[in-house]
Amino acid sequence: MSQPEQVPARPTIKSVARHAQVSYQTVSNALNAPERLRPDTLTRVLRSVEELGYRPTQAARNLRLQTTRLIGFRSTRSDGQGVSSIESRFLYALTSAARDRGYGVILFAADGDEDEIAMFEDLVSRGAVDGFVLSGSHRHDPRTAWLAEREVPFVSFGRPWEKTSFDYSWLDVDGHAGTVAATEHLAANGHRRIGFIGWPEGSEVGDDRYAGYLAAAADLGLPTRGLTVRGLDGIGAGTQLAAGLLGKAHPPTAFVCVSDAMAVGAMHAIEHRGLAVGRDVAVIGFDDSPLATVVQPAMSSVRQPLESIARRCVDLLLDRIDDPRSAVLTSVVEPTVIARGSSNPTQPSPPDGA
Amino acid sequence: MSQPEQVPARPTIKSVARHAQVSYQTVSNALNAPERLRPDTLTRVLRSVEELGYRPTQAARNLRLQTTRLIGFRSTRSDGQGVSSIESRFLYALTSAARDRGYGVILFAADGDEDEIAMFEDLVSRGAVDGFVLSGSHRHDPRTAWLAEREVPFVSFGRPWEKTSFDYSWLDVDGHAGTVAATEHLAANGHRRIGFIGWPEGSEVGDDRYAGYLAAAADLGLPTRGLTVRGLDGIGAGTQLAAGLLGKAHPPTAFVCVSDAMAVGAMHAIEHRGLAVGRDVAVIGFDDSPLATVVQPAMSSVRQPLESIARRCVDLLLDRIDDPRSAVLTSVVEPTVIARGSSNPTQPSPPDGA
DNA sequence: GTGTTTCATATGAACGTTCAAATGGATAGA
DNA sequence: TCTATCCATTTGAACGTTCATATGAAACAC
Repeated sequence: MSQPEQVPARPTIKSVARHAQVSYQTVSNALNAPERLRPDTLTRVLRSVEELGYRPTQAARNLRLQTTRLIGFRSTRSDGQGVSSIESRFLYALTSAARDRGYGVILFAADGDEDEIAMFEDLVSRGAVDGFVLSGSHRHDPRTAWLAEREVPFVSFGRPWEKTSFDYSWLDVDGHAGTVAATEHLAANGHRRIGFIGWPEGSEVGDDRYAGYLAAAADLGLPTRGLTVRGLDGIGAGTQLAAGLLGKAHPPTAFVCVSDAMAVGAMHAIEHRGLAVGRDVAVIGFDDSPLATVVQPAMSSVRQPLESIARRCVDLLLDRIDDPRSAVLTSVVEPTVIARGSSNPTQPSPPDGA
Repeated sequence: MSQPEQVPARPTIKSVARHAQVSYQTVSNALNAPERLRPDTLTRVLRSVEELGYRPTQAARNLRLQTTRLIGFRSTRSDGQGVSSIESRFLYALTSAARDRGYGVILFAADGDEDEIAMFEDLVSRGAVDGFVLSGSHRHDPRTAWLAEREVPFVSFGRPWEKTSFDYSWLDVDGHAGTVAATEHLAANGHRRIGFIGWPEGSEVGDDRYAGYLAAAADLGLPTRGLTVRGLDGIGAGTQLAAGLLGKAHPPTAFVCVSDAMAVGAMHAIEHRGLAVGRDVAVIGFDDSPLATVVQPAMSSVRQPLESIARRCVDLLLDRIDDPRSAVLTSVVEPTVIARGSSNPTQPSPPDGA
């Protein structure tokens, strides 16, 4: 009654061979070593490939080549924690970059380090991935040791925060340079009293960004005494911390903030005092999350070049996959200031006044 | 000089067989059809499996079984658009759900529909995935037709917004029911004049949510005239729209908002008038994005049950993969109100007053 | 015209599985 | 004791590739 085959079966290398009147190994050569074929047979085979829409079956290549062309990456439960959204952007960039090199990204869900290692174990033992891109490095991170010990290729987006007995490739954003650039940006717009709203001491990333602010201020001869406050991340916290500074005798005229959420909070505090964000008091956030463009005026922020980081992560990882003895490379890339209304003295003018 | 092999090669079914003194096919049987083995050989084989840490190589299974146990999902460039972050949560849930059924999620980057279809083409022709989970359905969506035509298994998270000549399985969140619940929640807390802050007419999702508000208000006998405003998404827009309503002669005492960004904006407007969010004017957002918990007071929101949606997406997709003739199922799931400070008359009390 | 080289193409084998079918030893029935 | 039945295990084959090697025809030198 019903047709047995509506959709034609996917062509194999043999059906192409039959179509082109050659042996199937010749088709393989046409694709993998075209210089071996006589030009006329090459075009004939290639036309058959085209005509039948043939693409080598992934599973068969994988088996033969002992590779998967797949990169593992952890999907985090970002449940309510922060408005990072950095992950989403990085993931897109990573996937694009991998694809450009002929690789795919396979995602796995993991809750903590142990959970993630269990996933490593699973994927590696099944030979389901060629390597991993790690993110969210932190102190006492057991993941790198586990992978290094088993000689599983990996690259970390996020520097090691402590000495390890082994080396591995990593990339990171220079948070220090980011707050330096942010502070310089505000100073270039004429601000002398620049405040800092940060996270409590103890977080690797937060301390790094704080240090950058301090260094830039010292370099520029700007005061920092009584101009820095720190607290847990959040819009509400940012409002309170900024309000505290604004209520002082000599309030800052600009804020460098450790995160976009803090910066949005600072913007509220400024508006709450009847001041205009950008004109009266400048604000700059960090991460350039979607938050930055959803507020009014749009918020300046320090943007991590996730696209190029992702690309370099893939490059480094593939180097290691191709040759496990390849050199270990590490690099710190500088984020850039994205200037928007929240740090412009006047809305329409460009942000490069002296 | 250097050791030839630091890490032992991954065990294959044959090395297990040698270790357990059986043929390698018996090892396969032990794993896939244990009832065929005599109990003592079964335990012996299983112990060898355990001891060597053997796991069947994915590529070999894939080739033999003509399957990949991989689900394709598009990674979107959420660049600066909105604070959705829904995607991130869904992705985690999808990955978990897939894994529980023995599947992995492979990500691909695509910018628009055509780009995504090109990725379908690529992945399908290489036999790299067993099926797809779609998201972000919209009017004139060419993706479903493409997949349906080629009989590629797929499920859509997001209903079809127009009639199609073919059927497919989909799941969606009932935005209508969400705003109904939000409105009822506010009414239950004693509010009679409930405003609505929405998106401009024309967006499928926005109109659906607006209709829910209207229906609930009508049902409860509440006024809506002069209480609804609409504008493009954003915190700033929310502030302006809410300020407009609050400035009226008979302002609303509560806001149902089409998104969390709008709701955060409304909270600002309320505070700006010197009123207390929650006590004086209640606010409820939609999506329960990270934004909701990053503000002060924490914001009530309508939460999409992404975890169960992801699970059901996987279930439906695997049904179709297992049997392409399996029934087409569609279902609309109801989101739930997450009550927090922004809609509580008094901070510490539970949100169930009359 | 025979022997050697060269190049294009074909043959054989392997990657690690799973499934269908064959084998062989034990048990039961005559 | 011989054949039939059963069950545990083994044998054979296949999934679709790619790589190493063998073949054979044409081209060249002698």
